[in-house]
Amino acid sequence: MFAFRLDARSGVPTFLQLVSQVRQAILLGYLQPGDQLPTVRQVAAELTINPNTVAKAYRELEREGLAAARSGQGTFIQATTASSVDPATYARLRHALRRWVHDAHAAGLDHERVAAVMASVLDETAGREGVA
Amino acid sequence: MFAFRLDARSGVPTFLQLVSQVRQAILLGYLQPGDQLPTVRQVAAELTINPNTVAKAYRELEREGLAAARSGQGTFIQATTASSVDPATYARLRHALRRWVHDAHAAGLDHERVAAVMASVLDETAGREGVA
Amino acid sequence: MFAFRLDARSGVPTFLQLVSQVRQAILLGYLQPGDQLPTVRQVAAELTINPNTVAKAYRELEREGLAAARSGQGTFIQATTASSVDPATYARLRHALRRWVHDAHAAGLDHERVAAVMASVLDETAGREGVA
Amino acid sequence: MFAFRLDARSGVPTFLQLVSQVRQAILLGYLQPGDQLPTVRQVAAELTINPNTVAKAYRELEREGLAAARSGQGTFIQATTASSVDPATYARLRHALRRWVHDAHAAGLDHERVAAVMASVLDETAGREGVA
DNA sequence: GTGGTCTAGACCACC
DNA sequence: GTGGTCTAGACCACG
Repeated sequence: MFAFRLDARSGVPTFLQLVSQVRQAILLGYLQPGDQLPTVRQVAAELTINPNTVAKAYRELEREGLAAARSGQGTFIQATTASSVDPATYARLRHALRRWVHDAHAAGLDHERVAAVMASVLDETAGREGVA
Repeated sequence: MFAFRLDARSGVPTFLQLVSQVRQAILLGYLQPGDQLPTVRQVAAELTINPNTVAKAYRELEREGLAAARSGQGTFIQATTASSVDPATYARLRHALRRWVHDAHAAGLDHERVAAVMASVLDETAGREGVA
Repeated sequence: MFAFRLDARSGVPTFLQLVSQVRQAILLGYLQPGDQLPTVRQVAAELTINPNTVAKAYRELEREGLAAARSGQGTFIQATTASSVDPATYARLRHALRRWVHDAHAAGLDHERVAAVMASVLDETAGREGVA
Repeated sequence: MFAFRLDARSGVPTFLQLVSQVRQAILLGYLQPGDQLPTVRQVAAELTINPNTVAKAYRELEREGLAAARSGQGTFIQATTASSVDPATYARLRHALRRWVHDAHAAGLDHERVAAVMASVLDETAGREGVA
């Protein structure tokens, strides 16, 4: 269905990590309008976190208009948030980026350094923190 | 000397943002062993945050062995396992990645989507550190 | 549960006194893995110090891997390299040392001098940790 | 003459460490009335600390009546602070305590644990922190 | 003037 | 209710 992952050491609030992952999956077209998110209880059980925390994340997604809860059925991705980018384009870009990462590793950069370069290039092109 | 930037909306604790930026700058070779970080008071004034918050970030860097405070003098980058990656290599990789970002923008991806693709490709190659 | 005590006159930072006492209790087997430390607020109330000071001590213990905070539950002793010294042995040694202290008092040494002798003998056997 | 040692990691203010060591040496009879302390500059050079810090420690010793500065000559232990405990008694007690430490080591206690037992027994006999 | 400690009190994340 | 973050501001140790 959709798998969440958590990084407890990142210092990022748990519920925000969940929200980000859904938002990102929507942006990349992995989650389509109408797709169902795992239930609060499923997520809570899988990640061994408090259901309230999951509920809070879903509430935030609703607030942003990205998802909608249907009482008694679950939470679903909203129609208004389509990706508008061609999946083939994504595939091409991902492929190219994977090659770049491969290059970087070949040049001796470890995962951390690769992330650092990505973050710094991202920062150049916009005023915001990307890969923190 | 060294410029910090903050993203208040990211939900990432301020002191962690500071820590990440120094860590990243060290990884990329922007900060070398012996370099002085701006003083606690300078950073606090520049970002209009509380000196304690900056101090906390610096303490964390010290804990990680990346920096060392010299009372009355300032805080300095430690001689750690240096970068060991050729600056020219970094330049080449950054250049290539910038071209990729340019491509992605040309294909219609906004900044958020670019970040999302980067994060997801990064996640493929290791189990950690997404765009959170 | 576990009782802290403070010596305001010692010049040792409050949070360090707390840290030392927990560390020492672990070494002596008084605190076992899984034991809960009193909550930040309890300690702060009992010693009439600021909760932040207690939190700082607990964070330091966490940093050393001796304790772990569970948000919303409390702070607990970690399963570390346990004491591995027989309680009976401790009892025997404590008993013998108490006799020595008694002797010293009988010989006219006050508490300060007793502490001074202990500290200097300790210093002989290792280059660190005196009565500072 | 008299050798100071510092433990930078202890968190105890430098000048207090110096004061304690002199106080302790007087208590144990190592420093006798009339004995000269090393000059501020000597100590500062030897420990590579700021002369002001040493001066502050000596000022504190003067304030406590333990030492007195003679302008242009140096700082000397005051007559009023004699030990009143027989050196032979000290020797005997030290010897016994060394045997106890030896025993403890033989029983498997490392230096830290030995210190911990000493500290806890000390604490029993008085309301103050000895070996912190 | 530097970093470090402590207090006081607000607010947040999580159980 | 728990711990965590941040602010504000005082005071100390050190150079």
